[in-house]
Amino acid sequence: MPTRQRPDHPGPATIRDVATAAGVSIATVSRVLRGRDVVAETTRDRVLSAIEELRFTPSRLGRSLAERQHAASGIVFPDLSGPYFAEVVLGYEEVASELGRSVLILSTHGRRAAREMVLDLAGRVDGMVIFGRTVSDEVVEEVAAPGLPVVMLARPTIGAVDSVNAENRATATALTEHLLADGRRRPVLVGSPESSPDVAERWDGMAAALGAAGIGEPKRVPAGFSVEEGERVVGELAAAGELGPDGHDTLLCANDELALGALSALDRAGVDVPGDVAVTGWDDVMAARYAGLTSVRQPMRELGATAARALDERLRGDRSEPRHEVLPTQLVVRTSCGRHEEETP
Amino acid sequence: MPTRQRPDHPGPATIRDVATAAGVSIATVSRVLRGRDVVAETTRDRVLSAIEELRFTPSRLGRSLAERQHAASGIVFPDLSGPYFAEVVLGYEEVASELGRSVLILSTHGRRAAREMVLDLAGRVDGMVIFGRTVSDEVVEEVAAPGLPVVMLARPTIGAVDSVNAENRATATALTEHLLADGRRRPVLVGSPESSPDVAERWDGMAAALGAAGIGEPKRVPAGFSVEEGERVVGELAAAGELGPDGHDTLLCANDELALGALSALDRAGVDVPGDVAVTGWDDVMAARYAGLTSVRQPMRELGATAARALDERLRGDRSEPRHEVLPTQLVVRTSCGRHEEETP
DNA sequence: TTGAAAGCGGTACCAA
DNA sequence: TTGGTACCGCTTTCAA
Repeated sequence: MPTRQRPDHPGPATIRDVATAAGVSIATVSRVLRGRDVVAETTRDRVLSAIEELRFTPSRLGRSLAERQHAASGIVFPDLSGPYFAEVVLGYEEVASELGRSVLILSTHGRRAAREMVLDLAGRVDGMVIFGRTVSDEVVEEVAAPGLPVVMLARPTIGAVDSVNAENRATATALTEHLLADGRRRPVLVGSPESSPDVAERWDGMAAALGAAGIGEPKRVPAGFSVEEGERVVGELAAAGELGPDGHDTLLCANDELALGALSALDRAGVDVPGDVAVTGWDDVMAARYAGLTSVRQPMRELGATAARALDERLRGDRSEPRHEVLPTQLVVRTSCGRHEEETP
Repeated sequence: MPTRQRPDHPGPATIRDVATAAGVSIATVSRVLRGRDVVAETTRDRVLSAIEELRFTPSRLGRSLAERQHAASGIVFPDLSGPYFAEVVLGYEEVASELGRSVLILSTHGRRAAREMVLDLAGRVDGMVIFGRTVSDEVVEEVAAPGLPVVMLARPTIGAVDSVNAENRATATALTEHLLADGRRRPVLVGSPESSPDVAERWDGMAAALGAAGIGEPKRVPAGFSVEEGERVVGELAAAGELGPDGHDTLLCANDELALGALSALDRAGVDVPGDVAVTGWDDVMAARYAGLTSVRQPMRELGATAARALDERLRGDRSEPRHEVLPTQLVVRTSCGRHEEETP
């Protein structure tokens, strides 16, 4: 077999180089590449060895442009920090890549350029998953308008797009009832419902239980989602003497990190947990277990995986009606809200 | 102004639709799009309003193909699970997106198709970061050979590619010396050095300290990186009566999750920590703090951010010599290895 | 079974 | 200042 020529142009070998080397047309090379059409055995072999010799890999760009599809999908979230987003993204990546799609991630970091970033992403994927607290409804519709399949995550749906959520209300009610049964009567809600649809639903569920128990509108303290935020706002509450025997006896935090920060602040302020104050979080991250924090377990990986499957169905046209999935969550009671059945770490 | 015609073809508007609508050539549209060349004010306005009216967004694919660049980069890791990878990826995404590049993530999940997946990724990006324990050296070279910039993360470099690592040896030695100073003499290394270059370096550093103290080759117990693995292998050690007063007195674990699992197993087996056995981890994940686990803090975000910057330098041709960065780590002593200065969570 | 050629949606060079 | 047009690398008719 004669030695193939190297391409006489810079950069990696192209389909034309292979065609020349194998003495066939690019159409034929494309055929053996795709494997769909029939190609004569001997021709195929010649092409194959030319491919091997030139170390040819078809250009994704060329292919995608011709096929009019990226074979990729994206996921947009506000921030990857904390176990919650990381786990959801992992669950998403795992399924998406199994389904043959590359995954692009985009964290908006609360930047104002979020719209532009999401629009740019839209030009690189066949569909995308968007977390609730990243961009406005208008942007979601702008993205979905040209027919790009979109799945909302942790966000009640918008228009006809799919959505995947974890159950919030009912479990929040159950959590609150548990605290009420324990004699807690003066709760504070720590977190900002307007910052996240999930949190808003949790607050609703909690408020429902409190209302049913004849407890009026509880105090609400706005806060971000970090340990530092928890330390800060609860530190301030403690300093103001609003916690303990003379004040509030329960801290219902919007997520675990906030609750963990609350725990630190309380410890520093000398407030006994759960004696003086009960603390609850949400998400059941790994640290919650070791901190003895009562929380609510979300199926984080499964949330991402479910979104990936929903998107896939749309992408392959298996389904045209919007679907709204709600995954179950589970109350996990630990020592931070009283001495109940303890769970060994 | 006359009403523009909608494109007479399916799908989003193209540059040709805009050209037709504005009554100019596609070259002119491209000019106003790029903003580089000079275009007459009036012409520009006409083009701009045509763009607006048709809701035209230039195709990334078309542009990338013509420009011969993706404006995207990728990061490959074995698994996103656990805070370590998540944080590194976040740090990477933050910087990469700031530098104007989209980011694709690829988790190999230890799948055997890792090579193909990485090669596919290579066709979608301008450069990529690869974690040490994902693909073989051959694959790395195969990817880098066509001139694709590659940065290795948590892996001594291969050939002329850049690398970014966290300091392992020295801190591992310091950690071990701390334990020795505390009277610990019968250590076990929990984890598999062959599974990760990081772990191999840690073991080296530990072995160095042990050797200097006249302690021979320590026992080694292979294990993965999960809490479950830690529970399993340490549970077996305990069941075999190899831990405590009659056996080993120190568990040097390859990462925090392993150590956390070890803690559970010891608790279950009734072995006192740190009384009978000291336990150390690595990474200093959030849970370590609450579990009172002695660990070593790695600058996870910074690891990813540094890799992103190194890749960027290569991508813009700012630098041609390989660079090898080693980021500092820090020993964090907590109660799991003795009652020293405690850190309040 | 194979080849020629027309796209896919842009960029950029060369003329006008 | 603008237009014509040759690519970029691949897929896919349509003919031969």
